Amino acid sequence: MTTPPPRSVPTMRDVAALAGVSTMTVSRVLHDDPRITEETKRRVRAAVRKLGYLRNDTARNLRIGRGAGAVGLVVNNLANPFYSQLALGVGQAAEQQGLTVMLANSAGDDEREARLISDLMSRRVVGIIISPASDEHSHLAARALHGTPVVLVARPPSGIDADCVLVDDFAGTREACKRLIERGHTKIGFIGLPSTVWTGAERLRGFRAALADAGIRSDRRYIRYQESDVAAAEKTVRSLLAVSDPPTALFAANNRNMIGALRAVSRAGNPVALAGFDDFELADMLDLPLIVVSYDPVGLGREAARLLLERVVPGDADLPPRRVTVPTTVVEYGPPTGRLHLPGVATADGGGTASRPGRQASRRRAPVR
Amino acid sequence: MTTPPPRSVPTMRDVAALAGVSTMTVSRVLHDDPRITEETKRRVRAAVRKLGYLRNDTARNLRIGRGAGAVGLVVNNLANPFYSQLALGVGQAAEQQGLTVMLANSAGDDEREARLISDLMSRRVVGIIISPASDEHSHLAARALHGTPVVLVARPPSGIDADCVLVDDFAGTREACKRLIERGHTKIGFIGLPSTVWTGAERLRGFRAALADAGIRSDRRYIRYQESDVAAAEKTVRSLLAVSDPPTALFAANNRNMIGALRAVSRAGNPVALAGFDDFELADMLDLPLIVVSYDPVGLGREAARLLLERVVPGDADLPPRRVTVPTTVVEYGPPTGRLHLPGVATADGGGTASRPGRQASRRRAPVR
DNA sequence: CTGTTAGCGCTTTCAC
DNA sequence: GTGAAAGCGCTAACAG
Repeated sequence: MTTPPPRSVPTMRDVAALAGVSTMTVSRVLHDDPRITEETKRRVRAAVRKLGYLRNDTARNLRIGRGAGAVGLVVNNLANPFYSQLALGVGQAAEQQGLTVMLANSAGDDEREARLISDLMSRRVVGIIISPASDEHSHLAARALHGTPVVLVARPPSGIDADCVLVDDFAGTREACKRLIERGHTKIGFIGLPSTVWTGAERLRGFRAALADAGIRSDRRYIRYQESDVAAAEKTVRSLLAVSDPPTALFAANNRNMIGALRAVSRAGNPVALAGFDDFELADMLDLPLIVVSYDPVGLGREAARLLLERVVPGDADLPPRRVTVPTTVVEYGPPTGRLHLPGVATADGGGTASRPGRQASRRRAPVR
Repeated sequence: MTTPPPRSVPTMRDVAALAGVSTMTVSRVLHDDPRITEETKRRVRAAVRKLGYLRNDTARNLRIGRGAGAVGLVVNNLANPFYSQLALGVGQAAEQQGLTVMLANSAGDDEREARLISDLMSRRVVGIIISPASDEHSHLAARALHGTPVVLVARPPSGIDADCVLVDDFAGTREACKRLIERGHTKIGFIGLPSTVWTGAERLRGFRAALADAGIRSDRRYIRYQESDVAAAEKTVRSLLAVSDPPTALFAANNRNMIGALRAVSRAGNPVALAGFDDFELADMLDLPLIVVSYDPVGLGREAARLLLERVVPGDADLPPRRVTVPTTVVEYGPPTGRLHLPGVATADGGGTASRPGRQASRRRAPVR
């Protein structure tokens, strides 16, 4: 009502002065030190309330050597729901330890990533969770980071020691491709990730394994590597479908590629069956047969944070590097009423359709996001 | 090769000692002070490199009074793509000023929000960007925040002075609903947001305006208020469609409600036309007629950051509160080939279909995300 | 029970 | 050109 708008934040000294005590007493009251008189506590608390005092955690953390009391999170592409889900999980776990999340988007650029890491280090984050843009991890070595713990997400460390949380890329892809093959496909295209990305390599390996399992020879012409970007993926898929004797089915190595493939296939009016890594919202509403490799990105984030925090919170520092792999499930979506607008081989090949038990059952799984 | 793994981050003193100078000289070299000899600079820089020294910005910021050198971003629901896009925009703008983003998810909970704000204040962020969970904004008053600037996203300040960036909720909704009416609908349901949210109120107002413009009396039974959550929205829509004489069209007040409505409508096999706020990925692939109110969430985030940074960076502190409204576009999606699997009134009502010029043209707008 | 001193890592100010 | 002293806001350690 009467107090003028404050231009600067009050400090402990202001509180101490108002309460007529020393800053140390204020500090003790804030920590609820039992040795302080109730009467003193009351006076101090009144002063705190009056001034709207809030402890300066920046100063506090400096003093107690906790750095910024934040964990750094570096993601490739925040526009990809996978990463926002991941951030959600990391945030949940960090909050429980009273840590904030400093979020940075590398946009998949190696140099940018290095700059961001260095920035986070300057800010003295207690640890870093990162989905590295490439397999060049030397800037993440304990040496480079002065022992600040790092957890890699979705890629194993290459040439360095670090914890990581992985998705079972290989098994998931293999199983999904197996299902395509069971539906009668032998000519399957693969819209992969850049070959430098481990995830991409693993998913390609799973794809090849599925083909090999079925005795199908893989065809080079059907394999494309692709930055993860919807528009680019669409273009790539269009060109892939334009080869002579084109594939009858496609496996998209991630989220973004899958959406691009969807657009390309739908636009072409081509009866191509689709499978891909990463479940996505509305997959069940697309009214076309679809196989996705699903997992829980929020859980992945929580898990990453857990690994990190185990090294930060008590003192359990030098544990050996750990590797956690989260499982995947293959989910098959299909048209609600069996009408196939983009008839996949499910109808074209006859036969196999009846013997797919999981299909209707799994059509409407609880969406992860 | 030989150096043992460092357990603690080197300080300026370590560098000074190694270079045989004072910390002051190190500091000057880092700032590239012209008065320092080239020779000294060389020695210091060598020491910096050797130790892998990185300035402690926490300490630096404390000294120079820049708080944490971070902007706080509080969102309602990071799982909603709108907010991750927003975060992307904020991050882009913040980075240009050498600031990081501290991200926090309020989950739409007022109390949580208050705690998060207080936490960010403790960490001395230079400013806060927030999409408040409700219209209770007293905890965001300049008084409560000791003058730390705040920018509200998607809601105008209520009872406080603050900058805000808004979406043109009213005009967008009105136009979208107008299109539904032009397609022959008179019984239109509204899946709104909780009435305490300004956005919700505005969109409802737009809805009512569109009805009034067309001389349609609005029917209470058709209006629902709804926390923004896909599963809950689906349930709500189901119950809405179960009333006697149910609506033939629905307007969903946001992203989440729209997805829920999609599921409910599709499951019911009901020929209900859909419109809603927020464009979303795959809207054009759903193979059903759809009207969405579209805008650019990344731009919204950039704009919010711009407003905030104008108060932070130079000293342009006490500007008057500003209000920026970003425009919306109405986009109509429809089945690529005109096959309607969930025939909306577009076919059911005959008539209006031919006179919809923008339709094919706008079907495949550049997706915002 | 409460206060004083010192110092976290840096920079500002004033000396030399 | 470089250094010494003081202090940003807080707390650990020792007094009393």
